Amino acid sequence: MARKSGSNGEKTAKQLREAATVLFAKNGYAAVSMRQIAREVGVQAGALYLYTADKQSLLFDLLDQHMQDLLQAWDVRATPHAVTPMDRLECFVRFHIRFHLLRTDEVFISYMELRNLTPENFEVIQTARRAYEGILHDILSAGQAEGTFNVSDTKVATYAIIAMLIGMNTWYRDEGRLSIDMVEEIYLDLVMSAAGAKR
Amino acid sequence: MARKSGSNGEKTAKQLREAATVLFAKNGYAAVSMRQIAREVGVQAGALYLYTADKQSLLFDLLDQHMQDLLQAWDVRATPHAVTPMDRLECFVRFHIRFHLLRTDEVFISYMELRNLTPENFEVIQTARRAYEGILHDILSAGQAEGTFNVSDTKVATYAIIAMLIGMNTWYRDEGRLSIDMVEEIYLDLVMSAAGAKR
DNA sequence: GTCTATACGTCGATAGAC
DNA sequence: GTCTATCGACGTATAGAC
Repeated sequence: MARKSGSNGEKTAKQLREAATVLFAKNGYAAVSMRQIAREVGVQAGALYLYTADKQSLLFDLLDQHMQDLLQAWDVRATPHAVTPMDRLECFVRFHIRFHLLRTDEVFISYMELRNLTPENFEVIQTARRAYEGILHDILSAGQAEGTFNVSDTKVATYAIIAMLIGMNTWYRDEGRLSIDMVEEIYLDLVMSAAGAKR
Repeated sequence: MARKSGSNGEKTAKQLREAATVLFAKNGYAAVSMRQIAREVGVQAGALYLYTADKQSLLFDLLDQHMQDLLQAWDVRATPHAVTPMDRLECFVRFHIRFHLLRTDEVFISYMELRNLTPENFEVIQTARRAYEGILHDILSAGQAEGTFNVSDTKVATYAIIAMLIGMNTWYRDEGRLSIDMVEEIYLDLVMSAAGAKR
């Protein structure tokens, strides 16, 4: 597909998403202006409206894309349903950590900016989030049923484990004391213990 | 101390803090205007500046008060240093849950609005937060040293357990399936397991 | 202590030139 | 595809009347 000479649209669209992601993560949706984003992209504010209907759509698209990426990546990565709950839990934890540590900004926005979505947009993201929680809840329930795990409430355990894993994003730094590999092992231990896994 | 007739200062000051807490928690600091807060309080926007130097001070005072309340409440509640790490951990978890479920708005703001603090104000809150994390870290370290607990990294375990506990605030509802007492027991199990407590 | 009025900046979003 | 210019609304904060 030939590109018009002087046209820069695809590149600008990508830059817009990236600049918005970084700025929203750093300063918060409400505190970031379209002019700020435009400055980062290197265009004037008006030009942004060629790529997004409005500021709200910009936020929603970022969150929606992130959740779709997450669920799709899991579908690809998930081990076949035949394996044990223990193996599935290990797979989930490792997947979660790898995926989330590579997208710190997106994860941050996805948890901080939910309240800045319109009710309709919020519902869409909420549904995706519940689907993700459902993955973990299914694993815990299966393990609980067969006696591999031991938690007093699978729903609460699901929330607790997700919160624990998401919390990693608030302190992990690439240049810090721990490598991703080490973090993965540490959290795997914590999650397995919390789930009461008989290993 | 006699109150001037027509004067309403103390009441307004209190209403200001309460309205700001609710609105900041619901819509976010950046998205809430002084006019909105004033409307909630029942005064004009200009009158708020009798009680706060500016919007930033208002946010900081709320967070600072919350952290001071938290640390002071722990000092009162904390069991004497002689007891076992296991007992201390149980005490900490029960304390955390009770304290945090009674102040959902303050907790929410304290975690969501850190980035809207000026660097100087941020440092103050960060120090208080680290002090709170330090309480848990001390308990875990002590238990780890004497073999009661079993975690692969006490620092990460501290972060993970705090995240898990804080996460409770995002889903707990008074009118929900679980009573505070039940939540307390469920999280106690989860934390003890995560810490690898030999019970 | 609270009001009204307002200074002054910035916001999101659009119109029309190039 | 991007620019400049602009609209109308709203933001924080202050001044001065009562």
